[in-house]
Amino acid sequence: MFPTFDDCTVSMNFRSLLRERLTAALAGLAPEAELSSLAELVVPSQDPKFGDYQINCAMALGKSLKRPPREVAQELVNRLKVDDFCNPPEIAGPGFINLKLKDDYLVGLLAAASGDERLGIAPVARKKQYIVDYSAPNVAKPMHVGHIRSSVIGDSIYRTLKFQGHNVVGDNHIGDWGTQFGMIIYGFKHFRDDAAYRADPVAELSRLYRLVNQLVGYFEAKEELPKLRQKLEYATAALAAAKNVAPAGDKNADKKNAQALKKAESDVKSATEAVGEVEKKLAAIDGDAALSALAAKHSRIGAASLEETAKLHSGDEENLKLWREFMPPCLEALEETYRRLHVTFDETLGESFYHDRLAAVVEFYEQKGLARESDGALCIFLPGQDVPMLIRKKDGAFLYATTDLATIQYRMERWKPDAVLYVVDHRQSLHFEHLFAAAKLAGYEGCDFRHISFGTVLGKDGRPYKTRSGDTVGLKGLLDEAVERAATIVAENDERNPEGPQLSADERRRVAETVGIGALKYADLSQNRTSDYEFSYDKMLAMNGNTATYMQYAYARVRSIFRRGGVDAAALRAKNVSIVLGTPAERNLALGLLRCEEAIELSTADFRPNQLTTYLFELANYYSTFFEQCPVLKAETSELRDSRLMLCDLTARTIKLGLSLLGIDVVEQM
RNA sequence: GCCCUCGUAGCUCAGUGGAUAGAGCAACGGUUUCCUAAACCGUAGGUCGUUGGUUCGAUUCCAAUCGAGGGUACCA
Repeated sequence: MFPTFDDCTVSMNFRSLLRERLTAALAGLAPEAELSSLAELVVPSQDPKFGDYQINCAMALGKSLKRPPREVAQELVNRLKVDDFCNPPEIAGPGFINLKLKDDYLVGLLAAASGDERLGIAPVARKKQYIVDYSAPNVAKPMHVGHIRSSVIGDSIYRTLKFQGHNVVGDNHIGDWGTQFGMIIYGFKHFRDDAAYRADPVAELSRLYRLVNQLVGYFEAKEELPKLRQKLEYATAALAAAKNVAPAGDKNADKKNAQALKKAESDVKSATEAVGEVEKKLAAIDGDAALSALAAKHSRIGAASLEETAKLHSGDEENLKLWREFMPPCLEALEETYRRLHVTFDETLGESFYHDRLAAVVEFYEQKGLARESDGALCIFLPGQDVPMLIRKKDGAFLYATTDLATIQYRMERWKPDAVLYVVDHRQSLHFEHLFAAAKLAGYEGCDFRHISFGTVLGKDGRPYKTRSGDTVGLKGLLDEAVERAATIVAENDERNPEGPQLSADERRRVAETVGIGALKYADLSQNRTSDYEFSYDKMLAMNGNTATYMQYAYARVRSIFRRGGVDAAALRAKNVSIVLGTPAERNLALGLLRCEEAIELSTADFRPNQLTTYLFELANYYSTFFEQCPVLKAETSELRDSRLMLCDLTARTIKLGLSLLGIDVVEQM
């Protein structure tokens, strides 16, 4: 009943299939060297009236062959063999070739997808070994809003690559060995509240960290303030001078003066802000008698904390014992958040894991002549970089660059990866430029090191997202708030149901958790990762627009049909139903379903999960339209009913699969 | 100073060198005896910061420029 397919045509990746056919058609017509770049010019059509796909290479080819593009297009069409799955191609405009896929071909693919666990999506032909480095919180500090993006984007990339059939190692490179631990140890030795520590060790350690950090910051601020004030003074003087410059009458000179004035103004502004910030830090301690007393007693706290870190690193028994005691509860606290977020790792190899390897790494670079001393520090000078990468401080301590080099060495030895992806915010791009260049110097040219950078989460004011008092927003509170708001919405909607409430209190809670967490993750993933984005609970939980909630709702509506109709999806799939694409709504949905593989491919091509969310949003839109226009349970005939049920089932499974690649769950009812 | 990122509708943001640049919100208008209206359909809204260049074709690539943000030697 379905057309039979040879190996080449059993593919829902229309774009790559069309590329193959186009390449064959181009052979002999275009120069060998240009074949692949010309074949790239197969793209989905933007407007349905131009068909499903279009071939755009006739214009370019016409130019190079010095022939009218429409004539070239006609010749291409004559040579192009696509009649097994496309309607006859049409030539339009200057030489566009428009293609429309045959309905019976789509129907055959849908049937095949329905019988497949992977919905017909083929694993990649060439498997690669990937390492994805993501999340990487500091163990000493509670996770905050800044950790969402790395965790969520990294996890999604991990899941998607894995689904494509690659070998992937997800590694959480936690900060468990740095100066923060020295602060905690110092705090524990001097300020601990034993009862609080017994009751909730993580909360107490976090309090100690914040306290020590505040005191250290206080003394730093005290030292900095005169310098900053002087800077402000200079800036103010420079501004006054710039204002006094008389118009030169010369266009270039005036422009220069105007620029100088602007620069002086912004210098004054930033200096004022810097002074204000430092004064605020000082006032917080000076205005508090208890804190002032502590500060007076611990005036060496900065240096002393560093000493505690150094002692830890050099194997001091007491500090090592404390470190071993602190780690498990801290890791468990992280785990709790990851469980809630559904973020997982294969490895959690933190900074401490590489401690023993640092000296050898430094030695390696030194002996190869790749690193040399400068101002007492050991530096790697890289071509084209005016700032060196420091791998050993003048006091002999190692830096995070050192750890990262050791990490590369370890990963190369253990996994021999084809690519290592670092999901880290864009502010560290210089560090990664250095790191990757240094890795190449060490001989790791074959590996594709990539900084998967992302932008900042902003508040409504366009500044990094903070609480009203200016503190960073804790991740746990963020999750709680999202779930709480979701709970309110779930309850409201359930109460409003004309047939009366459908959900038990327990079900409501579970739905709220899934919807709330999903909303938060999706809001992050649906942004182009490179840009900053404005955080908004209302937007992320909206029922309209590109949100997880909208997708989950589409899914729940499908499941509702099966529930109402008493239809067993598995039995339906086994039934050999013939799908009919009688209306545009049905055909659009069908084509959308079959584009999943393309969307996945697009999202891993440049590691941008938002390509996948865009696809899912389109798919859910097609479904909503279908849902409005095409009655399923009350279809005119039982054949049409089954056909539509098949489309519904495939929609639910595709949405579920797509969301799972984003690390987001679905609910049967909401 | 140098380096990086960004600038698209009133707002928040998508956009793969291709035809008439999209979505959501906000505004305006319509749809419910019908499987979840938490929905759907429609109208209006644009100098893709500016100026050049490359190209058959540029929001997309290159250069300059204006504006915003970030980074820039011993924190991570």
